[in-house]
Order: sequence, then C-alpha cells, then structure tokens
Amino acid sequence: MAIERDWRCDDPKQQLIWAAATRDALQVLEGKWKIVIICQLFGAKGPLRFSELEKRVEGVNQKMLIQQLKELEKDGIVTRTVFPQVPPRVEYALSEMGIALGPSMAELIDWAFMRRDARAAVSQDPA
Amino acid sequence: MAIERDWRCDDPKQQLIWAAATRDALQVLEGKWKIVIICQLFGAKGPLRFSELEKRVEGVNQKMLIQQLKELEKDGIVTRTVFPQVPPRVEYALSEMGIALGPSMAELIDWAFMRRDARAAVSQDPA
DNA sequence: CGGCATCCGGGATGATACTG
DNA sequence: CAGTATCATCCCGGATGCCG
Repeated sequence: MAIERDWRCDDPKQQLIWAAATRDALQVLEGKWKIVIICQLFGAKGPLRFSELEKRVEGVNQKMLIQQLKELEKDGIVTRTVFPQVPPRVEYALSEMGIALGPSMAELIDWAFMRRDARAAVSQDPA
Repeated sequence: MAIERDWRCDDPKQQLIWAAATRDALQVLEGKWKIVIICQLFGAKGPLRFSELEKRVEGVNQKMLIQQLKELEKDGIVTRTVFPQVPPRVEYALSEMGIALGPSMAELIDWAFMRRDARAAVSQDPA
C-alpha cells in the first residue's frame, strides 16, 4: 500500500500533510448517510434507482437521501443518470473515485461482521 | 476476506443480514469527528493525551472531542486511562475492536491520498 | 406514480467562559 | 490539563406540495 510511505512516520511535517489529506477526504464522506449509501451502491452490483436506494438505506428519508446524493455527486463520488421517461427514472452509480473506495468499504463491512460476531459471542456466553 | 461469503450475493435474506450488520457498525462510527479521531489514533503509534488529540483533530472543539471520545469508549472502540496526577493526565488509545479497524482506516487514508493526487493532477493540467 | 423542493421543529454541533 | 456549562447555530427529520 502506498500509504506506508506517509503513514505512521515520525516526521511532523509529513504528519501534517497526512492529516490534511485525510481531513479533506473525510470531509467528503461527512454526512449521516453517505457511507451507508456508498456501501449499498457497492452491495448492489450495478446502478440503483432512487426508490431502490430509499429502500436499501434503511431509516433515511427522501430529503436527506436527495441531499446526500447531491453532495456525493458534486464531490465526484457518485454519478446520476436521468432517463427521460414517464414515470421518471433516475439511476445512481459509483464513479471511478467512488469505486476506488471499494477496498475501504469492504474492510469496513468486514469489520462490521467481526464486531457483530464478537458481540453475539459475548451475549451468548456471559460467564 | 470473510466478507466475500456474504457480500454481493444475490440472496435477499443474506443481503438483509449484511445490511443490518453494516448499519449497526456504521452507527458506532456515526458522528462528525469519530473517524478522524480513530485515524489520528492510528497515525500516532501509541496512546494520545487529550490535548494531543485536540491539536491533531483540527477544527474540533473540546466539547465535541470529549463527547465523541465518550461515545467511542462506550462502544468499545477506544480506551481511556486516567493518571492520578496534578496536572491531570488522561490518555486515549484504540481498544482491540478499534485496532481491528486498522485495515479499513488504512485503505481510507490510502484513498484520501489517491484523491488528493488526482485532484492535484487535474488542477495542474486543465487542458 | 417517481423524483425532488420547501417549510418548520428538534436535536446535534460550535464558541466561549468557567471549574478542579 | 482535562473537563463542564451555557447559549447560539446548523444539520437533520417529517410533512406537504410540485412537476413530468
């Protein structure tokens, strides 16, 4: 991983650069539903319609879903395709930059399962 | 990665389980500063004092830092160690569960650099 | 009917001053 | 140094309406 060249080094200057890049990138993912949306777009193997996303991102409301999708589109993470039909059809997909988040999201989901299993084990065996 | 067994499968039931685990885990990371805090704890090779975190998590204020740290501690991601001294000394470190986030955070930071470089290239070469 | 915008209340977040 | 208290601000959520 290229990250090794900058990460966990002792040079304060490098650490500042690292912190800045991280901050900028994380700012793009900031927002209550963005990571969930991205994970769902990964879970689906192709583009998702707005209504599909609304179902998969459990607990979100239309307003927030639209807002977060707009920001993700503006930041170049997802693409939005409108099909001029009646009834309307809008599809959302991951952009190249969004797809590049794949390894990170996969690890995150892996962690989610690890965590779930660990907690299940504890509640089953409270001895 | 164990994730392959559940992720991106076509079984709707598995997808529900996957979505639930992901949602629960992401909820733990929900909060404007949590991922930044975790990344900084990774960037440092050891525990960090409160004041150190305050400097490294740029833009955060004391109240939010304390709040997010409390939640992370409650959710078992970080540990908090108090040294009975004057002046007080409190160190924060990643727990086992927090350390398990390492691969995911490393990928995330890797993505951050990739993104930064891509954007730098675009702004340098607008042709 | 599907995708999206607007208005308003409540909770999360931010700035500042203060305490042990 | 680490944490608390208070008040202002902003994001989020629900309801409703618009438009093709």
